[in-house]
Amino acid sequence: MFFPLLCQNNFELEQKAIDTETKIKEAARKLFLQKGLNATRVRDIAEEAGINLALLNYYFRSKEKLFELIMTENLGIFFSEMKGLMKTEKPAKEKIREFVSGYVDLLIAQPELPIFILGEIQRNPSNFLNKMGAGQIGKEIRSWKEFSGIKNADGSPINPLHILMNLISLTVFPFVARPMLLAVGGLDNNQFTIMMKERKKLIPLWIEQMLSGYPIPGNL
Amino acid sequence: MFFPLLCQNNFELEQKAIDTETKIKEAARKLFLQKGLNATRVRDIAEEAGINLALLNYYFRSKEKLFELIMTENLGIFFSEMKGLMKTEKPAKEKIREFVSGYVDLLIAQPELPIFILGEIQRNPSNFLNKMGAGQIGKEIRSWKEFSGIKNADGSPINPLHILMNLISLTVFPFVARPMLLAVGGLDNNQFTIMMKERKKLIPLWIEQMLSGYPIPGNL
DNA sequence: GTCTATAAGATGATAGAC
DNA sequence: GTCTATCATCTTATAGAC
Repeated sequence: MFFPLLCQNNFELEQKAIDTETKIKEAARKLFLQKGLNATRVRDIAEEAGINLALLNYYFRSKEKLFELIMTENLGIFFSEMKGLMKTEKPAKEKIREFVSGYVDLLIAQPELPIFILGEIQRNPSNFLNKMGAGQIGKEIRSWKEFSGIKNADGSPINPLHILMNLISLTVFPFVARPMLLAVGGLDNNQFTIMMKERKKLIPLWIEQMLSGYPIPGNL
Repeated sequence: MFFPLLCQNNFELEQKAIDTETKIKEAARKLFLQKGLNATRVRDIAEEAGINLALLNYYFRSKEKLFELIMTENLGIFFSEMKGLMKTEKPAKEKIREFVSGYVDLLIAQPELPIFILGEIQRNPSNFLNKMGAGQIGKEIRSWKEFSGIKNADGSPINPLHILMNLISLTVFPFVARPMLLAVGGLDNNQFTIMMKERKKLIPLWIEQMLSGYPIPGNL
């Protein structure tokens, strides 16, 4: 008899709780990505979320805990594409295409992500190693042997890690340098996005051309 | 009669002043590069420099002024290579070779520089625009017309800015992602440095290959 | 020029009322 | 769950002695 009311009450409370918690997390994510851990004030997060300062500690214990949470989530987002790719059994050419396409879409939506991640790894490498099991990723990546045995243009053997570096560099760096490229390249946001979408087709082409005319392994 | 004594006194004082000022600047540069503006405490700088906290304000008025100074210097270092290159009249092939070689040497010596610069530009783009005259650099870079008119592998025309992006990406990104690559690639510092030196030869080769078989402009 | 001591303000966190 | 008020600490900057 009283249950319906109680249930509704609990439901309402819980809904509110979830909303507030989410609001705080989203506000924190936005500000942390933009300004980093130390430049972000808990007061700014509270204001951005439209809630009271004290609620931040109520839900997340401390600024550091909140940051750790968001950092872990962002690391997951940033590396999920890479990890997913390693596990599949597609031909190299297809893997490259999907890698580039996936990251370009991700980074168009979240252009601030890579520099945040990379900066944080630089500041605190051990934290990254622990959180990500970088060793595990490394093993998977290095087991990506399609490129082993390839040769350079002058016939000398080439470390396959170079090709992997090239793939990531060509895909991710324009976003890391986006504000610089906008200024230096004289582009606006739309033009930049268009160029990045162009690169979905271009980068696989370039990678192939880097290796063209020489013994190409697998089905590349 | 009294001048010699006075002079010596002044000289000694001035020598000390220069030394202390330099010590502070170098300590600040190290810490700012490593941890950024907000995570660096003036106390840490003073300790790192082996001087008293109050001297920092004596010489540089404030932490912000000191940071601005160092930021400007670092921006100059980071872009000098690029600017110098634009002004010379060498053939494109030679320009590319020098660009890569110059940056690899610079970044081996100062691996933390690019992420510091790029992070700071992201946090504060307008500041960068003012300090660097990015418009001016942009004009010079876009006037680098060797690549205009080039075509992509399928015959379609290609924005020459893509090639410039590729050149910078392939050269600079491995340093931006260095801590990640060390972990994921299973490399130590020495191996990483060796690979970067290899890239001095490889990147110009790759760029050339990207464009090979198609109408190559100028003397590339 | 260099130091000690301290002011002035910002910041993260919490107690306690509702 | 949410708010106001407040604490404890840290941080930058400066005054004033040497």
